[in-house]
Amino acid sequence: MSPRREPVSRRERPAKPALSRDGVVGLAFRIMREEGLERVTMRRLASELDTGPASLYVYVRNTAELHGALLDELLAELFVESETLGAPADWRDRLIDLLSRFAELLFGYPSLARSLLVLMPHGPRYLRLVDTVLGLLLEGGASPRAAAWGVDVLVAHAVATAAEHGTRDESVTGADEFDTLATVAASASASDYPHLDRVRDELFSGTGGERMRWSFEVLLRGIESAP
Amino acid sequence: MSPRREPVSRRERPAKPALSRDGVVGLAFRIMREEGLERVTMRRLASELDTGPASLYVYVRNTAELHGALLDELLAELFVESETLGAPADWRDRLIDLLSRFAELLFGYPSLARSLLVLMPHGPRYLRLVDTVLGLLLEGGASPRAAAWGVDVLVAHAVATAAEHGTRDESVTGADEFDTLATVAASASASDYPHLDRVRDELFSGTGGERMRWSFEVLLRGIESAP
DNA sequence: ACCTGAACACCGTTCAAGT
DNA sequence: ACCTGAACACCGTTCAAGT
Repeated sequence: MSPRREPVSRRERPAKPALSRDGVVGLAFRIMREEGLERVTMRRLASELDTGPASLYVYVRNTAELHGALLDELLAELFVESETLGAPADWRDRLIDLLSRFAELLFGYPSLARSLLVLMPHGPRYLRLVDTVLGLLLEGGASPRAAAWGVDVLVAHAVATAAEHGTRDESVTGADEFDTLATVAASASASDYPHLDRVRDELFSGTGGERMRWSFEVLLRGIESAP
Repeated sequence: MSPRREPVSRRERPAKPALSRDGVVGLAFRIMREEGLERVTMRRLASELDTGPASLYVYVRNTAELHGALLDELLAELFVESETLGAPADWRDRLIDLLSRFAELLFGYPSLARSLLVLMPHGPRYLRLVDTVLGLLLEGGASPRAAAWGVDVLVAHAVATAAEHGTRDESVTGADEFDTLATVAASASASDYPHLDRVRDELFSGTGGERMRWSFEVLLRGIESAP
């Protein structure tokens, strides 16, 4: 409250902030948002924090652990404004809505999604997500086993879809025409690949959102009727 | 057959082979088999071929394209000895068998699976796999749309599972106890995560094979009854 | 035309040494 | 105890220059 609590620092740099785990993760999150996960490197973080890369290893174990922290940061957005809709929807709708929002979040950060596939996250917000999905499956009458095994499949599906189709330039592969299955499938001969030929039109029909919803519904229907 | 067809070469090196795309891919495949995909680097390939890394770019566009070629090489094993079993099984069994063998193949090369998630492969053997899966789904009475959208989900599920749980040391993450969800879930408080607590035992029940089969069955059941 | 040495622009992680 | 300079051991890709 009191004005000019401190004299203006003698240097132009706005007072080098003390290093801390939160500081490192926060900076990493900002860079991920603004430039994508590939720009979040130990060296980049270090140089932005005016230190050497070795210093970061005091606060994070390694890159994988840092990515885990970034996921949990991202998942914070999943649990704000949860109850905006008036009518308390059907468990199935709530579940598909939750999973879709989770997937949507990851779609913005496909590299993070790819990292998660090998990471096995375990932050509190991730556990919250798993617990909520489990609760909805059980509410829908799934057996404990079907719920437990099902939550894995559902979450993994969301992550994998984001890793595959996530939007953001990145352009790991040169975005020439070489890379689209559409062109390959289009030129695949009907005699070599008769079934592919038969469903050709449907292979690339629908929007990403439609297919995502469809696949969650398929998964759910299967899990419900599983032993 | 004839003895000593060639004089012993003057040098000890067994006559530097001429570079070719097949030579590069073949060497890459051998290194992947023996040491894992992480060891397959442009620099490693080049040094093994007694040249500089730049030379490889005459034969492969980039690393992603090389990985695509490695997948197609690997898939060759999927189509040998297809008809070993006597009885022509149910379409559902044949489909699950095919997908399981595909997944099993990838389980040995989790890094390749991770690469595929972003690659969109399109080699002839991959198209063969897709076409065969499509055929079986259609045989089972799936609509063209359900088959087309379903094949995507099925194949992606196999790839993602391999990327996640694939075996091979690799140890991207230090294999300390820190990394298992089991320990985290075990210590997750029942009051914070009640549903997780309720199904705790089932979360880690079953073998990888059982859960894989279960998930394919779940997916299939869902796809069958999809519009 | 085909090939490549050398450079460009980076990585993650460790460890001995400083304060 | 906490921190870090410098090193270790690498990457993929490009391009000017050679044959």
